[in-house]
Amino acid sequence: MSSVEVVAAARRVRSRRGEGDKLREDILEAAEKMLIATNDQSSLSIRAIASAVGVTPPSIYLHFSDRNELIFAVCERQSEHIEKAMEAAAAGVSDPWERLRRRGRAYLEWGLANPEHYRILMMSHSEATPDRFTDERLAGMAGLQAVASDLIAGVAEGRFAPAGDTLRVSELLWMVVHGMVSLLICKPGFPFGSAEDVYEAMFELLYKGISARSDDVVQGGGERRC
Amino acid sequence: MSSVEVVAAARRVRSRRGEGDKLREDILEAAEKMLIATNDQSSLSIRAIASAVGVTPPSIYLHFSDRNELIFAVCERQSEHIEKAMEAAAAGVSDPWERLRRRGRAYLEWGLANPEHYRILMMSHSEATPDRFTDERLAGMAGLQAVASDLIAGVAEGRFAPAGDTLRVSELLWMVVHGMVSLLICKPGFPFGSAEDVYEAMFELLYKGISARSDDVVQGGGERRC
DNA sequence: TGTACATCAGTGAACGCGCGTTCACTGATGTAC
DNA sequence: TGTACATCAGTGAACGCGCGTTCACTGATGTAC
Repeated sequence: MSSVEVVAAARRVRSRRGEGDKLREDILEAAEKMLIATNDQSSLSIRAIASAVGVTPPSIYLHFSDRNELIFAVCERQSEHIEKAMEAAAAGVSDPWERLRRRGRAYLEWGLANPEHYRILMMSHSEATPDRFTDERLAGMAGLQAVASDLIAGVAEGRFAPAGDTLRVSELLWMVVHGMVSLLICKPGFPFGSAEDVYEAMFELLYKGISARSDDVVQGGGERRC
Repeated sequence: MSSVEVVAAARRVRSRRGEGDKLREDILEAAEKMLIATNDQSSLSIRAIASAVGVTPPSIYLHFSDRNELIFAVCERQSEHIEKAMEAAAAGVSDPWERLRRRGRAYLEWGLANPEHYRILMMSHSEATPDRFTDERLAGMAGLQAVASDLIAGVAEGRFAPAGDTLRVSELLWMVVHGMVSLLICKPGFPFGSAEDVYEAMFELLYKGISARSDDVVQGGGERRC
């Protein structure tokens, strides 16, 4: 599928006694690089990873119970980055809408920068995801709680008038941003325009959707009320 | 991955002379059923399909150049259904918002009813999609033109005030609905609530987003204007 | 009406491949006495 | 200080598997003469 070559490393020097866990790190790092280089998780075979690390296939099993565990461990690492990136993006900003915008942007940028990780975490068959990827975990990655509290803050300031429970609304926002990221990843040739433009247009739409009162917009007739 | 058993058919009776194309149909139909039953495209091997049809593997190649062609042919068939379903949903309805709503609902329902088709068409690696799946094709599946003309109609009636080009906005709406469908498919265990509820809430959000004027909602301060 | 023949709709057997995983092993190294 | 030994961090070789795909073939059937 991918034509990217991943070169075999020279034989790795054996870790010193007591430092066996170094291999685990090396494996994760090599797999991480391969995932980004090939953009295709099917190229991440046990053999290919072992070869990239400079080690034989069975040694992988010293640290991971099977291939699936390994692949999700790679993504797990990255998934911590997104949570931190979103927090960093919102840090120091008090305006709730701006906080939401920045978090959304961080999510988008992370997804586009790590498309194959994003695929594995968000688009793979659910049976494949290990048990430790709980709903809470997923909610954390999507930043649902943080978004919900910004929504609450915005409501308190009288700026937002979301219909329904704020946690529900933050799930909707997740879906929206996920829709952007995933179509941009999966249909890279489609003329959507730049991610930047799409993002701006989407957030303008969302802003109106979140802040307009229902009675601002009811039944037609081109005339403005008031 | 999937534990669904697909039983081997009895040996198929050979088509009569001149009716070789019947096999093509039988293959597509069997593959279609398997895709729905197993919900996993990896279970669609040439051998498994041949066995389900009651024929030997090489006969598949009488009608399809390779596995990928076959799989996309299966999805291609279904993809025509979604376009028709969306048209049917909007037929006879004149209110542009209601038309949009119904089309969105048809898209959602089709995606949830055919999750693996949806995956293949919308979430697979773009290199895997055959050339004949053009951008126009994709736009047709998403109903972009139809959505855009409803948007235009709504603007003419003074009910919608979308920011920017209507075709761009219809792309945004596609992304939004795609986000719903794909997360519901890929995270079936996540407590989003019913697809029905999610859909209603999302469309309420969208309605406000599309119909509110930008100056309805500007800068904070809890007070309503007017 | 009879027969040779081309064609059509497949079959049977095999190819080579890369994969995940297992199992018995090895050799360096730290530690206890 | 010397040495036996347990342990650690791996290795080497092989397992069996299912896969996509190819190739030479077969046997029924329609058609031309």
